[in-house]
Amino acid sequence: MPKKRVTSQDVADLAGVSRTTVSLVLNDVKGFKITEQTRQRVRHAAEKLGYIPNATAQALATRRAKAIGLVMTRSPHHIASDPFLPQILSGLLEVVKGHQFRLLIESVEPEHQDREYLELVRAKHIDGMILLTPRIDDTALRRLEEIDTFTVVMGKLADSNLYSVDVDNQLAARKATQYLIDIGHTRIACISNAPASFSSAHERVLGYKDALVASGIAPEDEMIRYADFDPQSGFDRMKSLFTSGREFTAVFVASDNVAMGAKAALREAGLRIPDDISIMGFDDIPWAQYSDPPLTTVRLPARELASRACLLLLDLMRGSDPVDKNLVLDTELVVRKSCRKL
Amino acid sequence: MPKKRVTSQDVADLAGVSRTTVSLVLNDVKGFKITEQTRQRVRHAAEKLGYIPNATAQALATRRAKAIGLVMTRSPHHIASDPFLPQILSGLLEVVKGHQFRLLIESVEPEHQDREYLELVRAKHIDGMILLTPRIDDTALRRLEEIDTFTVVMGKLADSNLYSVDVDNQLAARKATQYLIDIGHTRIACISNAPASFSSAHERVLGYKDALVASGIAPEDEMIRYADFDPQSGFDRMKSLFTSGREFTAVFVASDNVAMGAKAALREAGLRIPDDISIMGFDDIPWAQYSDPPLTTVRLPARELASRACLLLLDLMRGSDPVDKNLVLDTELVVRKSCRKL
DNA sequence: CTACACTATTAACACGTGTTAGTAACACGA
DNA sequence: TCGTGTTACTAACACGTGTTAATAGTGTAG
Repeated sequence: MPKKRVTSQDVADLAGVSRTTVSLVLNDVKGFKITEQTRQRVRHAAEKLGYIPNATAQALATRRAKAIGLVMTRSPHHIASDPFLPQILSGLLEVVKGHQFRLLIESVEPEHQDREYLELVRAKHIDGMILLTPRIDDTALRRLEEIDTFTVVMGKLADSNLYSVDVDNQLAARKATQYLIDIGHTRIACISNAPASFSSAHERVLGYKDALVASGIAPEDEMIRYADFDPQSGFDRMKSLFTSGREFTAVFVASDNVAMGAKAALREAGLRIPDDISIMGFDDIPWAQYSDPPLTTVRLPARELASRACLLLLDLMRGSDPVDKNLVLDTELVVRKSCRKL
Repeated sequence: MPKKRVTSQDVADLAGVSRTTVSLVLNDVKGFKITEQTRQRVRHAAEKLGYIPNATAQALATRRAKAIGLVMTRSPHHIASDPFLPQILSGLLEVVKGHQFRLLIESVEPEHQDREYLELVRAKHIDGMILLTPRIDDTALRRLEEIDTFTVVMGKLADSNLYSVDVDNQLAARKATQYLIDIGHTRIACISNAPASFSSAHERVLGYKDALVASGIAPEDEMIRYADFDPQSGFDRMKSLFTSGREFTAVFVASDNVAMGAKAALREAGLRIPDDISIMGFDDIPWAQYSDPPLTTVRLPARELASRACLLLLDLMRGSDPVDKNLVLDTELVVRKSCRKL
């Protein structure tokens, strides 16, 4: 019942040549003279037997797995509610498939980071890795720089010389906040996307403050909250803003996902968007435009971010030395209906 | 600079034993008597050298990759907008990690299915696979039954004897529709989640019809539309329902994601939810409860579906023969605010 | 002293491929 | 005849592990 495994030896036997020749022909190795006739024979034999090379053996022999890993340093809960994952995966898959690579997904628990990074790489199941939204304080990450492994970070890591692909979070947040100011708002609250230890959260708040300061408005820490990725935390932080006693006519929520929860809190408080309060999002997740009202937000090119990271990684592994270690993609303000002119 | 690779031979040398002994000790192979003393020596040596076995070589020797594949037969576009992917991944990762397996993501283009399935399996990069929402007419899938590979389908495949994990889509849709009837609706439209060739879409429409018939209401094909997974298609189908000239007081949308678009269309038409039209969703994606109004829907246990599929697959590979080939998980009606009592 | 069992360990092979060094076969000019 | 290339291959090793059959070493009964 279990079909006999077809090896290159079988192909060689059928074609009446050596196993070496089979390898040379099928891999189209240059620098070897092989008759067109025998080439045909080998290809025919391979076709007839339905020969599919054993990828594991190839990996062992060539010392490259032809696979890259997407490594996430998050809890299962956060993975489950990450609205970007599908886009990122889509971007990665497309590139990876085009280059005949495989994609491995790995999540490392914050506790075991030290060991897990090493195992992943040294076990040689992957040739390189793409690191997703690492924490600023990720010490284990530092060690990666000492390891001879190709790594591209999605999201920037301060003081690191790893390759990275990211948007300019600070500038994007600044532009978003500036827009609110431009249409007349001066009392603007802020809910960031994640705890301040995450670089993206930190930078977005900085951009928010930049815009305020540039217009002569003094930022107040009491009007800033740090959410925790998911809608529920947005709901909670918004209520927390209410109870702070501060007045505001607009709120910049540095994550559409978090904004979903924030909006629910506004609704619960009987406030209307944008009539009573304007809300500015960040990310432009697929549901933002179908929200009620359609959410004004900053488009984060998630898919392209992923595919560019992947291309960069492949370049790196191919031996080339890309000029810009830190690739920065553009964001775009997407004006919809959730912000009102004052 | 590139650190010398540490092999089991190095460990053996340092410990003063043979490579075989190293393997026996580190893998804790039973049936061999080895002094506790040498065990210690080997473990110490391994620790000191930071020995991490080469997974590829292990895979080749043991003939199992210790990896499973998540295989999706979808276009990149549909992957990017799939709201379940994060939950599924989360469920899979949790189980996979617990069993020291790796997770490989693969998407196969509908055109090349025949060959790709085979390559995936025969190349032996994975020991088994989980198939996501296959199409009813997927002929290549049929061949999998002939191959000696462990496969678990998420979503049911008619007339197949592959193992599967799914919910009872028909029953769930019936209960959802029944709820609408129970609160007084009789003119109920339906927008399914996907083209009819997808089993889940087909079954959900059947359930919808079941409920109508059971209450003496004649289903009309003019009140049924088939969407295409994403919000945009929901938007389009809802407008299509308007132009059909049929009147309805409620609509059952067999996908929350599609419902997002449908709601936008209702809004554009100046209809209020649930005052003018009640809307029932399906899936309970994370954003459903933060929608305005919070969406009444049917909870699909996506994460559990994934983890159960994974557990089933692991059982299968371990050689056990599970009693129920087709596991069916329960759904639950989640009543929120998008449906009004007539 | 011999035969035998038992213990702790290892030599040797297998897994399926890529790749380098080498070799027969043949032609060709001197 | 001999040396020199050239062509078209192939034998043999490497990759790093798991696993089986065998082997020294040691006590024990006959």
